[in-house]
Amino acid sequence: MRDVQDVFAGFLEKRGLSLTRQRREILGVFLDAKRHLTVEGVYNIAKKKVVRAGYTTVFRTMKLLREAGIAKEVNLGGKIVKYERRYGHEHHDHLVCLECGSFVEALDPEIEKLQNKLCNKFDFTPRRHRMEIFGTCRRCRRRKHKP
Amino acid sequence: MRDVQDVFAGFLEKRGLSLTRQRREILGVFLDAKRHLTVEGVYNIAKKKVVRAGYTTVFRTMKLLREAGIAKEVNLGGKIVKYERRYGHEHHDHLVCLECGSFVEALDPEIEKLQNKLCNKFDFTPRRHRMEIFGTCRRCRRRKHKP
DNA sequence: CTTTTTTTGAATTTGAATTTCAATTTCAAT
DNA sequence: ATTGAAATTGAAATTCAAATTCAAAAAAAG
Ligand SMILES: [Mn+2]
Ligand SMILES: [Mn+2]
Ligand SMILES: [Zn+2]
Ligand SMILES: [Zn+2]
Repeated sequence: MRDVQDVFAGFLEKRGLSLTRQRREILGVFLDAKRHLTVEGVYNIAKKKVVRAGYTTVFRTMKLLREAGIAKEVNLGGKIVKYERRYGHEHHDHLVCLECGSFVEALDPEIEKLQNKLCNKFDFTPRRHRMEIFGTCRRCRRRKHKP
Repeated sequence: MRDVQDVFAGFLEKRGLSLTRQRREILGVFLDAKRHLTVEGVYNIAKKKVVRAGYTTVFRTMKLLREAGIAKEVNLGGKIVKYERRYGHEHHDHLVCLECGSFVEALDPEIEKLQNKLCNKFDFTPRRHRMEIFGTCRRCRRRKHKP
């Protein structure tokens, strides 16, 4: 995606930072990956690239991507931080399988509406939210019932 | 609350563990505290008590309380784990203020219903969920507009 | 080219969570 | 009361991802 690179370049410029080769490649790795990635995960892919990047640089770049609105921290259960795309990937919630760790991304406009209504009731101004449902996915349920 | 003590005693018995003075006092500290507490927070209160308890014992007891269904881990933003009462404190979601860190506990039965509906759509069996809305509380909004 | 500033990444530090293990306590059997 | 096995405790050690440090390398400015 061309314009994500542009967004990052713009962000860096505004901050007086430069778009180095490492930063460009780390963004590339992150965008190419489909699933949610840990810093370590990004690092493992990045170190095989033409321009290798150290763990620290990946760590710092993920932070920049977060600040630029390109990446988003997610925390599906465990304590390790994962990142997912944010730019060009609308807000959504997660249904996380407790058996296999897989997850589905879902969005229910009705729920989102009611969330705002709930905030009104408490005179609360919402900025962002997080909703995760933990349970058993279809495949795991089947695996249990007819093995 | 008498019956929480009983629940804990029952749980410990089932596990072949005994209700020691430390465990009883740690539970007492936890129940007396209104707000969500970290292990460190429980420890700080506990160490002033008649029967002092070490950090490790508090840590392990909080784990037992969790397994007994008396305590529940919550994670409102930051990375440190907090515990809140679970027994006699029905499921609820949180509206967390990003300015002052305060929060409101709320429950919307409509949302809960739609969550189940959403799960049906994905053939997903829900077990538990977590929903947190981050934003600005009434007081903080006022503080900003007319200081 | 020379100087200044930024960036990088190996190494170190941090901090909460968790484990280890020797000392202590509990408790049932002599 | 005495013994001893089993459970409990808690100070200390360990773990491990997150965050920081700092000297070398690279880039930008002059
Ligand atoms: Mn996602
Ligand atoms: Mn709560
Ligand atoms: Zn599954
Ligand atoms: Zn507030």
